Amino acid sequence: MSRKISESTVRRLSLYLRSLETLEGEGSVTVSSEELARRGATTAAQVRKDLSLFGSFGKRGLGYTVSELAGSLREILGLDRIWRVALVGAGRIGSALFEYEGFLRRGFRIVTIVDADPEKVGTRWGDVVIRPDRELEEALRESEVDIAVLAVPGPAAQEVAERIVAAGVLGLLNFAPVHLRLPDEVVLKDVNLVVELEALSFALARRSEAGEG
Amino acid sequence: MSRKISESTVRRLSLYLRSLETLEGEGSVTVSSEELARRGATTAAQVRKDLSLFGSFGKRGLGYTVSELAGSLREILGLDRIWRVALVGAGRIGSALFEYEGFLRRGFRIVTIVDADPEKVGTRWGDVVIRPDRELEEALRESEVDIAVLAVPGPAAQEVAERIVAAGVLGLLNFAPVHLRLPDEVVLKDVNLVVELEALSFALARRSEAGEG
DNA sequence: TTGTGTGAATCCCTTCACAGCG
DNA sequence: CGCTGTGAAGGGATTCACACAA
Repeated sequence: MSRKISESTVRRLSLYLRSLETLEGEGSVTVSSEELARRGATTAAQVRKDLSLFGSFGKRGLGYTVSELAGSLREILGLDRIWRVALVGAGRIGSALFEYEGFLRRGFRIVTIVDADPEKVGTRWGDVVIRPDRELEEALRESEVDIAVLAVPGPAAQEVAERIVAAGVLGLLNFAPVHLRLPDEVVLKDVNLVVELEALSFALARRSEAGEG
Repeated sequence: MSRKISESTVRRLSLYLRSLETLEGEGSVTVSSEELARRGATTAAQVRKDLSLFGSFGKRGLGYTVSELAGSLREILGLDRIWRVALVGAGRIGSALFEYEGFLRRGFRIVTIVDADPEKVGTRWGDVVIRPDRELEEALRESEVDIAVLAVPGPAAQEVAERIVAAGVLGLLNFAPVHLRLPDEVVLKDVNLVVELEALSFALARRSEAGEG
């Protein structure tokens, strides 16, 4: 049952869902793999292959029913539930996430915020009170956190991550620009802006080189 | 000369550079592919293969000289120059980037900020004055911008991106959770937090399923 | 002896092509 | 007839394994 699903497939599923949400807004009832491919920057065959890993969702000759496929994708992606999220580090990135309305709408609810800065501790974001770093483990357990968003300075990241894992949280979204070494059972995703910028720099540098030559 | 370099290779090069910077801080003089692999969550063979695409940087039996390899990687990644960056959208994400010191240190200098909010226009971030949306094209050209960071709301993103490209900027880092359709000559990188979170959700949902089964 | 650089082998992902259902 | 679902083919990327240089 539990086939191995590649990272890239999952990313595409997420993009398909985004397209389907747009299509719902536009009032479309059905959609073809062709159309989904166009909107997701991939190919029709890829769309069908990705979906076929999880079942048969379409009607031959017709395409996919937008609302049904969206529902199936939400279920596949585990979005048919509320994920309880902790913000570890209440800096700019944390606040950007906190204010992002799409966050809650997609089932991610911020239930705990922790920060090391005494100035911030005790202040409220919405109805969540910021707690001090030393209460991290307690806060994670009390709030039954599923996912921790790690937005602390690079040098502190490894240590804080280990404490989070030790407190029983198995999902981490890491914004610190360092490679975390954690047990295999932990699900870790990195958002590394420096890597993206450097990839951009590489591509642009090559481009101008080629342009000159 | 201009071989095709895969996206994943470039991402790894960026991570190697990060490891090398750490090693420099720790005072290491040489490093093996083995050690770089450990720090970058990959294999020694992969490290050597990646580097071999660009030349021979190591000494057999010894490894790589940390400072030399770091220098070579910076050159390969196009980091041996200053990239002039525009912030389009001065919201939370923009301010997070602006305050991130690693940004400038790695050669990305924010030279222009544009926002549609009249309240923000005219205020200063550092020594950059925020300019109104209608002056976008002018600002990009005057400041000779290489890279635009697009941090505007999803619905506005496509239109603003097209204006940026029309103004001659060929590098875009997009934070809006939409798929932008732009000419092929544009280098576009997406940072999509929703995709990362959903990938996390997927992995966690599967994990608990498997755990129960 | 150690650890790089690299062809060869392997593995995995994407694309092709078409049978088959609506 | 149109479009999905899928085995087979193809193409890339990763890993293996070892010749060779220091």
